[in-house]
Amino acid sequence: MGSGPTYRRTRQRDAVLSVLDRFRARRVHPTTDEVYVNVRRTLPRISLATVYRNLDVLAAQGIIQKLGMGCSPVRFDGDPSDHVHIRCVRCGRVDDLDGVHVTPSKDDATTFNGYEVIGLRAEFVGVCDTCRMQHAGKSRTHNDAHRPCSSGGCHAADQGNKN
Amino acid sequence: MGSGPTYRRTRQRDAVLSVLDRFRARRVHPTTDEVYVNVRRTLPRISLATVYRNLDVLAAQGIIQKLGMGCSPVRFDGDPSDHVHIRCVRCGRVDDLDGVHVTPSKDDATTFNGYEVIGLRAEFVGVCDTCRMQHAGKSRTHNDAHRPCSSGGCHAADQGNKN
DNA sequence: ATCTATGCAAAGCTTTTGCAATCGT
DNA sequence: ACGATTGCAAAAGCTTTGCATAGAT
Repeated sequence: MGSGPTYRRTRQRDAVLSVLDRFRARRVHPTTDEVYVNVRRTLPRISLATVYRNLDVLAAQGIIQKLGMGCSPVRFDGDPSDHVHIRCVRCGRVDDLDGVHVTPSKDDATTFNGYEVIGLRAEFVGVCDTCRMQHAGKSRTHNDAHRPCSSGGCHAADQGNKN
Repeated sequence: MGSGPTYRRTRQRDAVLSVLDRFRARRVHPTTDEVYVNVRRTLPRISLATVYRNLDVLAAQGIIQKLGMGCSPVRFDGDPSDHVHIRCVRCGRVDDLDGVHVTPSKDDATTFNGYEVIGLRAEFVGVCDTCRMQHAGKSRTHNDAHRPCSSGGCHAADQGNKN
């Protein structure tokens, strides 16, 4: 079928990947904007749109991973390998979860309900230590910008306080 | 801790839930806008903001489920029980997956990496029959409005066509 | 030469919010 | 009464797109 475009190597693409690699070393999963801010240090004239485009291209190539599961903003992982993440519902932070494996895996099925299976997206949700430390209750401090999951609980969230 | 507000019963809330129930019977997982359009048939003057607010309230109560995993727009499930979904990366459609269970489950862990675990969000991604039928290649027809997962593959997507 | 990539600005889409009025308990 | 809820309109946030130019192969 469609073989797609022939990707080219550009300074911008290299710079984006390089930033992703640096984040990867710290096991941090940045948002597009965080990547943008960092790339700017090398290429001050790069545009945000270019960062968006390059992150998508790199993800399409399987060189990096787009963590699209949570609510926006999307985050990326420089490590394309199959591993489980956990996301903080308060601040949006994402961490790797070592030693946790989910079954069935994306390879255990090729069709379901008429769907041709591509993969499984799984991540745990919780509250990170940093957020837990800051008054369990109100404040939503250390990263207020990224509202992780609207207001109402996402998915199989809390429940409990029926009334 | 905070016991939260005392929810009240309103015509709008009832109507939203009733629409969700109807979708549930068909095992369809609507977007906020689809709920809005439907509720309008009963309450023509209801506002979109009210629908957003009510869907969140109902999800916070655990009466319905907010499927926040995929990319926007968010979809809802009138069935609050814990079950696995599969989402079409082409059109965004979501279906229930009977008989599939994911382990570990959200109850298998209470802490990870300093996180206090709330739950696990897991869903398969694939291409639905409808989309597969329409030229495997280009068209993105039957529900073009909802761009499911940006352009680049989400998560552990395709891979393969490295170059 | 051809087709991909870039920058910029504008637009798009989903979702949230401020506020005054209204409704539920 | 008290506080939750509603409508409306505006704003916000993230992401995509059109277009002319520059760049890669």
